[in-house]
Amino acid sequence: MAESKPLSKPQSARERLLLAAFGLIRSKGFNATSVDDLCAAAGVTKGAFFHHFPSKEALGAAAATHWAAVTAPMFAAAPYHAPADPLERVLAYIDFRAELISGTPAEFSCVAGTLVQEVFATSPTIRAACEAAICGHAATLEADIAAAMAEHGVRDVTAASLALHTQAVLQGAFILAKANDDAAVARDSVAHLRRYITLLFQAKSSGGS
Amino acid sequence: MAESKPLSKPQSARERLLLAAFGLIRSKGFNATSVDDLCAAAGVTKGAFFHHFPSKEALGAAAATHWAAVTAPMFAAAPYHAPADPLERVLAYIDFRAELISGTPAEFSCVAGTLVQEVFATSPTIRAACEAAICGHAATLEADIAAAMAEHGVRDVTAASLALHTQAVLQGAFILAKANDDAAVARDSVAHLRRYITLLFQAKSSGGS
DNA sequence: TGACTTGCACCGACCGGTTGGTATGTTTTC
DNA sequence: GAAAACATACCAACCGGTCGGTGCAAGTCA
Repeated sequence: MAESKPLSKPQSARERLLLAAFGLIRSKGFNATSVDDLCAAAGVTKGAFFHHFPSKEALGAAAATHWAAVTAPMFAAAPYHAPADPLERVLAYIDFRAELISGTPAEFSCVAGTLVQEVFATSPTIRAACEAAICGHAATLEADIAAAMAEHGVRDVTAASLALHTQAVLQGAFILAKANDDAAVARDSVAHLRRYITLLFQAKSSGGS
Repeated sequence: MAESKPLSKPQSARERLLLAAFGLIRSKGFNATSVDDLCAAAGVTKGAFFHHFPSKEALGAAAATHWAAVTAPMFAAAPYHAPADPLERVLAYIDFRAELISGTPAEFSCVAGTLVQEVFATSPTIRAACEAAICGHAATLEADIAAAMAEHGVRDVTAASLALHTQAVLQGAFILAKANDDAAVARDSVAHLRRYITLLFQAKSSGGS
């Protein structure tokens, strides 16, 4: 359980393959990425690949799971948890996500979202791993959202539904950025999401706490 | 210019290929769809394919363009244009989009959005065609949004930005539906979009017209 | 009218390269 | 010294794309 590895340069071949998969899936997509591509990017031979993964599909599922495992501590350590007010924490999360959107789509887009779009109908295994990654991350927002809802008397929506909606907007923003070859439109959409949550919670908060 | 063709069964090979591409791209994705797959689905031989399209990439770009051409008249004839009030027309559009989300993702998802996610980095041609399809559709909403903004005194956002945001939410909703293998989560996200627009326009309308 | 030409739409066998995957051998680690 | 962690060589299937050819409807000239 304990991650006592020196997680800097000398990773295992398995981890290097997974990390290479992140980059290749985000830029070329899963189907357009060959096993040889993955091996070359990871500096590994084909024999090593099939030693660690029984098939390319298995790597895809492992990549989605590993994506969740890698991003979870990053979000857990992010500064948006600092504010005392739960609503401010939610808004800080959205601001944090907006800050992450810079550079090329291959740098800020979501591995799980990209992956599931390609294989949802052909690989139930990968699809399930992507669902776990996306919904698992959304679930980390529910407590703050629920607390903010209780404090502001918001009842029209559920915390789970709003948490999933934030992920929908982010995923959609990534697609817009890819289509327009411009990160600004993605940040614009996230700004709309922020405005929605602000309006949603201020509409009911006239009575105050 | 005049479409005097009997547009029922006997389509041209080119159109059958484009229609087959819609179905295959939405279910398997573009890269996972082979030229032989397209030919088989369209009931056409490989010779016919390369007679009408110089390459598979050219078909991808043509599919995005044709997708816009096919959906545009469908949206133009849809009943959401009926209300006299521009804000009601915008909300009716969103309700209309929510109604379209039923069945499997392969039935309601967007060809251009799926396509651009796979090839935005590898095919500038297809990417541009998808951008035109998505932004072109968003542009059809701008007039109603701008009219509603003027009527309700909304100034925080631009009509173009809000129009694009509606597309971002829809695209993101499709991804969520694919990940969860459930159309309901997509409709939920569209409901949040509707609530956002309602809140956005009622917040400033205290002064009336 | 009828033989001849022309050009578009379409056919399907074929090609070289790439694909995911395997079989077997070698090195490293405990 | 055994097992895990690689490396190398190889394969059959499949991929996008090519190419010589066919059917056929519309000129066209006598």
